[in-house]
Amino acid sequence: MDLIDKKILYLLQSNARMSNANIAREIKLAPSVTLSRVRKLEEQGIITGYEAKLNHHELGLDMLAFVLIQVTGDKDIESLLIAIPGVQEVHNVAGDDCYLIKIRTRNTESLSKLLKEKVRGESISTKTIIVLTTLKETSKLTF
Amino acid sequence: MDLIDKKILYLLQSNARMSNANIAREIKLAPSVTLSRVRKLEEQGIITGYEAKLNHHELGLDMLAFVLIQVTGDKDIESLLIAIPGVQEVHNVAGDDCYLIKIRTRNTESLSKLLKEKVRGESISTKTIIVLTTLKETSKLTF
DNA sequence: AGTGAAAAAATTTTTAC
DNA sequence: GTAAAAATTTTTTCACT
Repeated sequence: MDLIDKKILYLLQSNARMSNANIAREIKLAPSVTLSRVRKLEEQGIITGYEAKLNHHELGLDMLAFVLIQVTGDKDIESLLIAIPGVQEVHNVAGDDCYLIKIRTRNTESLSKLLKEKVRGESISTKTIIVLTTLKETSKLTF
Repeated sequence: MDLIDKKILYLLQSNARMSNANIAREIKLAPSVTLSRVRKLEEQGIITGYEAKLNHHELGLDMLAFVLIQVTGDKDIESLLIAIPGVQEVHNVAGDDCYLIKIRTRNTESLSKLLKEKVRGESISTKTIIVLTTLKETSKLTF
């Protein structure tokens, strides 16, 4: 990983569909070398994938919430949480056997229905944090 | 937005660098029509961008935390939070004038330093949720 | 909104340095 | 490691249904 690789990662984080030729122009290297560097970053697992980002509002998903879920040690809630449509993130967090999930739904009603039907039965307690507005949301890493 | 558009969005969410020719093959339409559909989805703002996903561990960013920040009504902390390197998300959440940020750092030390230097001075209180393990993390939307 | 073909551009592969 | 050239594939445009 040198400075050129870091430049490539920066470019692909900004626009994953940038053509290899354009990346080559930006980093001032031949297209063939550029391509082999990108392939190497993929093979090494430094680049793990490329995702299109969609507009939630346009797709009718206006509700975003984070939910802290407390469970007893013996409950296996993980596979259940992961499988819920709308759940974008599932984290195991420190303290009190807690999970933190990030969930996107159509509205408050669909969120409440989902929590009631799929989560409450498996947990001791849930604490829901409703997002009013999002000011920044990216998976970009600065390093 | 018909079923074909939804299929395109599904494919590009899974692999943003999939070639137009391959998308065309998957949805069984001519490349020219496929391209115009993708362009339309971009122009309509349904596709907002394409991001490469990187391996945090490989880049030395092993720490992930969510921080709830309580501020007084008159403080403008938003632009400050957005500008912090490592802050991937900033949300304004319901209740108690709170912000929720998602932040990635090298270790606990760099997290604590960052909170002390950049956040604490501007806020009434902070509550940090440390992530131990991440079981799911995607921006993919199901609709 | 779709097809198919042709032109332009990009990618992959080979080759040599 | 680098660069250049050839072969292949993809992207893009256009005339037409």
